Amino acid sequence: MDVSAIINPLNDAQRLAVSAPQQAILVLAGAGSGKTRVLVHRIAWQMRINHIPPQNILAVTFTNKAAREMRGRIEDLLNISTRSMWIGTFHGLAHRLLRQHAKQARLPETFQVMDSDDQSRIVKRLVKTMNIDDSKWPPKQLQWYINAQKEEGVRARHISDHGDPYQRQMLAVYKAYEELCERSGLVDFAELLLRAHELLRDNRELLDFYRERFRQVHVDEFQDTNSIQYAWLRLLTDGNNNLFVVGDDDQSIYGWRGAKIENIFNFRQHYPDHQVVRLERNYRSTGHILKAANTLIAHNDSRMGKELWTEAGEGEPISLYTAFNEQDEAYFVVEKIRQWIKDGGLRSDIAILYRSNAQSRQFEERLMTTAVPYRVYGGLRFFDRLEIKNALAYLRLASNPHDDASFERIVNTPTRGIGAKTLDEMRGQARQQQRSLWQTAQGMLEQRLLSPRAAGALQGFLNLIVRLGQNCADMALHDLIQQVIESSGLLEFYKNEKQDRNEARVENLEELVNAARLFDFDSLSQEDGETVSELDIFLTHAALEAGESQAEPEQDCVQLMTLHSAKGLEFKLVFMVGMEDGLFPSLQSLDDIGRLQEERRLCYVGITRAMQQLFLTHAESRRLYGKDSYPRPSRFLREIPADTLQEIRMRASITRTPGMEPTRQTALSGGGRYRPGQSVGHEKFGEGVVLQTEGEGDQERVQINFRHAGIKWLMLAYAKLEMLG
DNA sequence: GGTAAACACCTTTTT
DNA sequence: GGTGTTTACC
Repeated sequence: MDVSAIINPLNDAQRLAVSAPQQAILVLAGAGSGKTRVLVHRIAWQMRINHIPPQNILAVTFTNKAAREMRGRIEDLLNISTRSMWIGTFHGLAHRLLRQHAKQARLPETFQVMDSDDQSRIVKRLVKTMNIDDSKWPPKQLQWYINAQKEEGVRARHISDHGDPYQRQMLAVYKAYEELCERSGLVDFAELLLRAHELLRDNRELLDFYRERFRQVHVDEFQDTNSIQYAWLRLLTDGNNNLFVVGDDDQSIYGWRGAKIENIFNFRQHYPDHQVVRLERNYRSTGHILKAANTLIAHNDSRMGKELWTEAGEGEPISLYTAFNEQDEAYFVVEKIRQWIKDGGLRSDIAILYRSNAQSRQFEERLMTTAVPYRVYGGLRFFDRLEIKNALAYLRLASNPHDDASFERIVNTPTRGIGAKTLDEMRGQARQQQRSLWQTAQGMLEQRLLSPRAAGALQGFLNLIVRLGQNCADMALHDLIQQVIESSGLLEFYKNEKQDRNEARVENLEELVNAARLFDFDSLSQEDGETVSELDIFLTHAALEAGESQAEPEQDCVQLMTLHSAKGLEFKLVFMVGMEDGLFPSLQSLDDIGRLQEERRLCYVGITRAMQQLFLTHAESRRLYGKDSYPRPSRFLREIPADTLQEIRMRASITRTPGMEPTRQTALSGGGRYRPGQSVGHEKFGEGVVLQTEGEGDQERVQINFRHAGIKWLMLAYAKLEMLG
């Protein structure tokens, strides 16, 4: 293969980035500008032109999906195997390093990765056993605190409480948490990154080895890196200038979970010889959509600066619909969807995007009643399901009995007579003696500290785990799992409980056996013939990649998801719904300029998902948390230029005050509609105040409290009402 | 030890 | 209003 195959499919800016000399490169890639393409072609360039062998290439992404896609595209482009290339998520690669150098990382060989659910259980338990007032120190907050510290690279021993009792308590929990994880051989997500950083930092030889090895480092979605991830990258590339990062400061929407948009700015100081390449040509959207996005995002300050353009032409204007309430909003959206389908469009080209998951409901209902197939993204993924986590906990305990998180989870699941009292006793002792629950349980049995009934139950449980542990080595994994769900009583338990959701649980457990049978160990095993068992590989996979949320995604259906999960995707027809202050931007962001700017970036992400048509909708009244609210239209709507927008009139006759043309401004501020509190006049009943409204179109009715005539319901279409005040 | 009533809460989410 | 969690009671 020659250079042309790598270079020809690229535009000038992309070419500049791909063929840039060996130095630190920052590619500012706008939405839809061919970001992944540049990354893939850069790697191809390095291999073909600079003759860098695959094992010297590192590529880091944030999601497993992105990593898979990149691997696939490199293989397609170069027609080679990428097995020896390190392509993965920050967490996945960190995990790989830690497995290979467990000893130097001061980790047990059999350490297991725990997810945030396990983590929160541990923190909750610590709060209990340490007798901490959970109203002052909510476990959630403690968990957040621990993760935030780790993401900044800070260990408990580095922190001083400055005599502040609140700090001191948080610190005490952090310390106790660290000790417990150490003792249980458990590593949380943030710990993976922190350990991997410390591993390289504290082992000069290892660091030199990997610096030598990763002659080219590539990073996707650089704007989403947090402090420890960036520190790790710097460690690997310091002095080598072999860092190629791609990102978009305007699409940084994960600040709330530690992503540091500053990294993109700091990059320029840290790598003085760097080169910046901007990808501004957009291949996705029409001119109107891009103009809206550009104008909106220009309201943010401290940007790197970037303006998307296209040769695709202006296209359809963006449509703005003011709905009466949330049902009307759903009704409108689904009508437009049906029209699209009737015109021969694909359902899978349509996305409904919302700020928060709770908003999906009314759209689901409407889609359901009109029999339009849809798929909601988000929610529980396969390995996150309760029954799956329970089954996995048995396996984890069998692999490592000191895993306290798993012990807690299943010691009495299904119930086998080991109650809260016995457990409290065990927790207290375990903490006192700095031993695992497993050891404590054994000790208590030996010393006959328990009632005969509890002792019998506990002994039975321990025996079960030991038996499973013995089978780990010489049983095929799927047989082992089959044995687990049977002999633990889990399968029996879910089969007997006659609830509809349990049927699915039984199915999921069977699916777990199947997943183990089909699991491809070869693709995930360590390159240097590590001693990691199949079981441990499978368990890590379950923690690091929780799997899809729904089984059969490849159907032609409408896509429903949050704006966050829409990042990186594109759809011909996009609805951004609930464009109201307090919803989007969210209530919590309204009074904080930094958060508001992140919301604006989120809006930018949403707009730029649309290829052909974009609908923005907001409702004048919305039931929120059981109460009626009358939100103002989102401030973002005012930041979109009017000449890209087209207002869609409401379906039925709306009584408007004579002479008041419904301009964009009045529609945006909700003028023209009757809402509670509005003073009205009626030729027969006189003056009154609107109490509530219901129905839509010519069915719309208004309840009015007339000063003299009392409370009456009036049909808007017939009653000649006049707005006052 | 299991169930039901009371209660608080209420973005966004990947690893 | 709906959900997940704690508490009270059988």
